[in-house]
Amino acid sequence: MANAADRAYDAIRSGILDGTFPPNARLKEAELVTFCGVSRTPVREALRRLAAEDFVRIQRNQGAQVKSWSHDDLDDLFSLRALLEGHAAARAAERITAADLARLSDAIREMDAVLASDTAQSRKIAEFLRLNRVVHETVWQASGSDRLVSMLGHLVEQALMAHTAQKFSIARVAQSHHHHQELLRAMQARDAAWAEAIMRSHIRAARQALDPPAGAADGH
Amino acid sequence: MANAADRAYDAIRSGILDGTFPPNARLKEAELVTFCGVSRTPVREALRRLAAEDFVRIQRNQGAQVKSWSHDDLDDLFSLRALLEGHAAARAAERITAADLARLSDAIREMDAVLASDTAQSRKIAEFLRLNRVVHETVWQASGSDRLVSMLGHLVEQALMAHTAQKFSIARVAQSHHHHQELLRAMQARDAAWAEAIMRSHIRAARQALDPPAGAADGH
DNA sequence: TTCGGGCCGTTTGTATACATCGATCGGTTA
DNA sequence: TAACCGATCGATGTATACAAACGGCCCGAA
Repeated sequence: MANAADRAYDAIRSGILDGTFPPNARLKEAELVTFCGVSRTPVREALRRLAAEDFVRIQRNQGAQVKSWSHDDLDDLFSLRALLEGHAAARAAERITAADLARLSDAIREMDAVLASDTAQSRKIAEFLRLNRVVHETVWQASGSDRLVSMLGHLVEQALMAHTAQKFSIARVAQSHHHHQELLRAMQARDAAWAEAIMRSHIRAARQALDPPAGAADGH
Repeated sequence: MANAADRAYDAIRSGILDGTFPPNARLKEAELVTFCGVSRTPVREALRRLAAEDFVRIQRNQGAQVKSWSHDDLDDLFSLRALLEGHAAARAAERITAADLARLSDAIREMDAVLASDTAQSRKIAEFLRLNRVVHETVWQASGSDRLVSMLGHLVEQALMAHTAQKFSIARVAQSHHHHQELLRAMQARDAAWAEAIMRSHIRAARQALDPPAGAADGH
């Protein structure tokens, strides 16, 4: 994290993810200069990068604005993610190495341990999310397509931004964990179709979990 | 094309596509300043943008370099393109409007006219490529996913860069034309599976056409 | 009262000067 | 002679000053 542009990028990005800059907030360069502690040049560079990654929207001579996400955008995002993650899982099932299989297996066993342990739920969830990322990235890499890795990384970043208010329940985590276990079995069996199907379910379930429960429409 | 940054972007991008800056060429900011006729600030912005779009590679304190493409990169690129274009075609078949269908039909009929006309082959090919873009973009938009549109646009840009030396033969164009015609029939029949299958073939054929013919290994 | 036009403040866009990093080349030493 | 160290140069990274553009406001006229 040596240079100013990267520092500015990280600072602004964190600000967006933690809600300091809510959706639709206008990001003025002068404010970000004091916020990040660097001059306008690296701030501008960071903003352009964030725009390329779809975190903000830049209009000519009108600066940057934090992107907001509609219900349809989320559907769109997760539908593509399901397609690509499914594809990655299928390819991975056909070509995963013993080492990567072991890494998957280890991560999932570690999840077991975390969930069975006697720690606070929030801590459990945080740890689970970290391992979740390991599982997915292992699958992506095992797919053997660098481009797929970068595209999926990109989509997941956006998904992260879209639901700043993480609504992870412990029940949701348990379902997710079962998916991972089944995914591992599919990989061990080198069954591409199975791996793809379970991965798609996994992602679509994640989409579903973002919507409020059916009976809990707000305002009543 | 009002501002300097966009002018720089267009100039450098064209330079890469037309071979002025060959693969692996180092792009020094000072040289680009004279090449584009703007100062370093917009040149740098253009380079970062090109890096985000995978046209160049930037290393810290070492500037930018035009990306080069290996055989495997091309496989990777077209394999993903086949997946996504196929997906877009399937979705489009299910939800395409009458207006878009007419647009597809018109573009294809225009291709007929161009191919049957009495003009130079190079002119025919150029015109065909323009209409080809119209056909594909219509399908993307009809898919109803903005994200898919931007991802595919991105992948096609990269494909364009990867084969600067366009090796389009008239025979290749004819095959491509037949694919388009069949795609239109699949759309008219609203047969998603058919549309997806023909689109995949279409993209994989395009990949194949980039490799030199089997018997024509260079150097002999 | 409402619409149009021009002024002014704020914000972004561009140019340029300065700081810093890395690579190369030459000299010195083991 | 080979290897290492340091100076120097050229390139990128950063800061800042200046230019241009957008938006809001006030004022005047219909």
